[in-house]
Amino acid sequence: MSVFDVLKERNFIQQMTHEDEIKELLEKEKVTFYIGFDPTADSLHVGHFLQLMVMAHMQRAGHRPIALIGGGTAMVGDPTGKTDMRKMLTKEEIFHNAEAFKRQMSRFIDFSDGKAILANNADWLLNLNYVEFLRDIGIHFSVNKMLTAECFKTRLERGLSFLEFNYMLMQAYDFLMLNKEYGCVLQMGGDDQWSNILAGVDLVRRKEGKQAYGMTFTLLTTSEGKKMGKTEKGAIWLDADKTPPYDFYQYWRNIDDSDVEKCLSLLTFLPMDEVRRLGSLKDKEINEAKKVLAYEVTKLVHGVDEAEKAKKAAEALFEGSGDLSNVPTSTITSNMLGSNLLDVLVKTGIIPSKSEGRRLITQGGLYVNDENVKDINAIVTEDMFRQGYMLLRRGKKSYNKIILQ
RNA sequence: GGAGGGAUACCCAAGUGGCUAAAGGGGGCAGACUGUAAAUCUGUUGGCUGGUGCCUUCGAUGGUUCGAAUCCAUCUCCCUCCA
Repeated sequence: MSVFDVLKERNFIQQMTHEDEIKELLEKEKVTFYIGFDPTADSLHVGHFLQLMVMAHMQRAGHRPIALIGGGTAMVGDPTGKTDMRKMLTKEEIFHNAEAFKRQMSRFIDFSDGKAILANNADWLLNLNYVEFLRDIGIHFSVNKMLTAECFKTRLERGLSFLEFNYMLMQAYDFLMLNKEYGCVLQMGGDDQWSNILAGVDLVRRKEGKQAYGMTFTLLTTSEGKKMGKTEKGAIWLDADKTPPYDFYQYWRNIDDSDVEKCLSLLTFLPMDEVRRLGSLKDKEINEAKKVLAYEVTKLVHGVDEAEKAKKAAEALFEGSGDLSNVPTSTITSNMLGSNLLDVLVKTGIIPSKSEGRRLITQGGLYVNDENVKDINAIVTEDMFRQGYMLLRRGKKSYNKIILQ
């Protein structure tokens, strides 16, 4: 089974420039392809993870990925899918983010022995000469045509700066450079990148007279069409400091029933037979599938050890298996005994303010060692700590362990 | 460059001198129901305070007033039309 069929079966593929040629190419040759990542934050997130999965599938099949870090394009900012221009990042921020991206990517892609290439478009974009670029590249772009691109449509209503308008040219230029430098013939990306990818394919054809290809894959959205991987607290990050593995695991454990099969297919390497079996489970049974999903994705992103810990913690808290050693933990010192419980919780960052804590207690949502706290003025006492810790619960499923030191 | 319109809490949006910590909706949080799901229903949603109350907040700064999100001045940003 070729990687083309794998991607197809797992429902990655959304659009392609030349379906038959791409299929044949991927079956017969070792293809150098690229996916771009703009370093607009200091960690990759779940959306990027989907792209990394594609890269991994492709690499397993013997193709050569180029992970292109958009150190240059991030200076401009991709207007796609945004209703407003986002705040401009400084060179320093972008550089710092790019370094973080590099570190994280090497966990998913094997960059050894030239099996994959890590490039940064800052290397060629930052030193471009304006007039030369216009004459050389700009000549091939029709503004009329660009304006019809879906990615600019919404922005034409709200306002689009000339800066951002140029993003498409830069991304097209990237493809051209990678084609010349590494023989890269295929650009992949999220479906929102379709028009940018087409621009690159066109440019390679015009400048080099060579055929290039583009493919987009499914955006990771929930069944309600919202971007997946976002919570009220912000994005789900791949960085363990920004999203602890326990929280990461819980995110997937609590995914909608209707999204389970999709996620298993896109975000794990489980065989499709198994994916389909798990996805077809009904009612309570589907919780088994969610556990598998949470474990597998956490394993890929944070490693086996962290996945095991997150799983054990979940079992302890929700299934009473007793081993609480991996539950998210805060520490207090014994001089805090006798303090107001809410003060302690604010201090440890478990609740954001005392008002919110009071509200929580008033509404019956706070538990110490599974006992409902009814008194707003509850005091922290030593007998709350059994075997050195207290188990705190907010609402149904948010747990913290507090250790007395 | 000229004319006009706008900026309100996490988001959308009402409010044009005191009754406004600020309607309504969305989102969030909590409760009920459940399967750590969804849908539904109920409550809640600036901070401090046991409660009374106090403090900060309606783009920014300064002013008028007993009293300002609301009136005035200056500034910043956004939008529309004309050039």
